[in-house]
Amino acid sequence: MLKNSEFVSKLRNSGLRPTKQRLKICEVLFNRDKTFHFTINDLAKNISKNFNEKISLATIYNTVHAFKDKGYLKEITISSDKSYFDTNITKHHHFYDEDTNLLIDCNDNEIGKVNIKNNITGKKISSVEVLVRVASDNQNQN
Amino acid sequence: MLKNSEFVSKLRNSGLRPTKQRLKICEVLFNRDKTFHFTINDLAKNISKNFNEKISLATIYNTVHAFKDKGYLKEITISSDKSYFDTNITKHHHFYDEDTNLLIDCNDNEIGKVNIKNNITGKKISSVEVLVRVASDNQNQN
DNA sequence: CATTTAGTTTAGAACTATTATAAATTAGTT
DNA sequence: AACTAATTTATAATAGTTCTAAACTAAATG
Repeated sequence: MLKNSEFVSKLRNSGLRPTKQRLKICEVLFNRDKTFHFTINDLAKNISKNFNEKISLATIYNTVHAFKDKGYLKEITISSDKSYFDTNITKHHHFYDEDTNLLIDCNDNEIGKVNIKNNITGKKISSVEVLVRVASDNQNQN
Repeated sequence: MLKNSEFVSKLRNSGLRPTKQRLKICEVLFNRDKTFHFTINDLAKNISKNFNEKISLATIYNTVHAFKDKGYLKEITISSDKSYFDTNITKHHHFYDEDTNLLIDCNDNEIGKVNIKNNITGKKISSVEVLVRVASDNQNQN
């Protein structure tokens, strides 16, 4: 409720009408202390459980993609069967815990700067992303 | 044809029966000078176009996954709508050309070693992968 | 070498995530 | 208040992948 007017201008500034549904999604995604990771499914469940109103799946897809296109969300690809989104839009890398299927942000003191010595000729680098997969120490002890 | 016996022992050694279909897939994937990237769809088309016999899609999925599990292939996740596989199973990173949707291997002189200073407690690193997305220089000039 | 059995292949159904569609609704404008 | 264009919605459609159960085949056994 608090930051509602912020969300309204955020949406207006990027040419998106501040509809009831989009504001609700903003509230769920951005009215928090910490950033987090989610799948479309997570978000849909979250909304339908914690609020009376239902937002259609199509709208959730549309909105998440619109937010991604406007730079309010980052998409992270870990596995081909699901898309993860991140409300942390700063440049950063990830740990992926294969035991729990949980994504964890890396801070700069965890992964040093990636040194790209040679880029493809005529191309511009649009992003550099490191994914560190981790698993329980005693994984392969069978 | 040449390396057929190698494939037979490769398969036997990992507990997979050397069937006609698996040997054909081995031939297509591994009887080459250079490693390459492919999707299941690519592979299925390749087989049906270049050979008389057809291998069922289910078998292609089964075999590719078996090969992946045995460490003969690496899976690379770039986008959530498709799985890419790599016959280069050495540790290496990738460029992804967003204009052409093509994956390109990085050699060690293109990306320096990634320095992971802090790992998650109690976990072992199972892989470290860097994906450098690149796009045409004049991408955003509209 | 015939028989058995366990693994493999297959076509097609089923499933899951995502996108498209077209009608109903809503926001913002005139 | 009426109009226009954007948005939402339920549902259908699509694409990639996995499941299923019957048919087939490789290897093991007698």
